Amino acid sequence: MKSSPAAEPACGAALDGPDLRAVEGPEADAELAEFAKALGHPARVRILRLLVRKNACICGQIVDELPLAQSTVSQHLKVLKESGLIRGEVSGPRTCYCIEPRALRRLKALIGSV
Amino acid sequence: MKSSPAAEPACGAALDGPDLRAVEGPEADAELAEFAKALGHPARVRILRLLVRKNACICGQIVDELPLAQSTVSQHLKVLKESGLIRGEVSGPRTCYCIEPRALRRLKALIGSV
DNA sequence: AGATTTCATCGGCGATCCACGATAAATAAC
DNA sequence: GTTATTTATCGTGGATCGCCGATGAAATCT
Repeated sequence: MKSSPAAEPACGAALDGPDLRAVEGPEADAELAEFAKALGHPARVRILRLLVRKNACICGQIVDELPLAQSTVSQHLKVLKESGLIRGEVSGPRTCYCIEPRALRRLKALIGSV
Repeated sequence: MKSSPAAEPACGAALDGPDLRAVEGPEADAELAEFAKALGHPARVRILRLLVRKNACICGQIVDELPLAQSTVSQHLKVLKESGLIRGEVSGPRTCYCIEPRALRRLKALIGSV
């Protein structure tokens, strides 16, 4: 499989160099708290995992996977988007969501630092 | 330094083998969400870092480090304790808090799995 | 144009969070 | 026994969350 870094182009993940920001200090604490709050609900953890596995996902598919109303799922998606962990791209009447690999790596670095 | 696994006995961290629980699935999602919610506030991130650095800490010392009322800090400590990430041990009129390494490792494993 | 599909947003309800001061409980010190 | 110290808990107010149905906005289909 060569485990290619990105099987598909997904939505439009930005190209990325190494992360320069500090991993501790008040800034980093607030950043980590922000990420953590976004992950502080099982549905959002689930969504994030879905997006990691499938690389990209139409909103409707996500709604189908969760036992929640469409509006509720949309709210959760908004929270994740505002945290920077995912990105949403409108394409026609649909919206395609995908993870933001840079943010996810940043989260892991922050967690790794505590 | 030999980098001993535990420089001090700290509060009373339980001895621990490898973690057997699954790292994904509904169970794990709820577990991760629980941890994340506990870390979803800068003050709690700060407290966790304090405890990691100092290995153990009296409540009063933590209060001194934060720009919050004593009662508020006590609430945050309670949240962290209920999440399992830290442990508190009463010793005389004081309470000594320390991290629960097993839970912290578990959190890192869960984050690493997404 | 009109109808349909897809998603975001609004409004509302109950629950939870965050902050604080005040008070209680437990131990230590005198 | 009294007083001080240290921490937990209570009560409260304002903010935010989580959920839903209903509505709105935008593109597609017929």
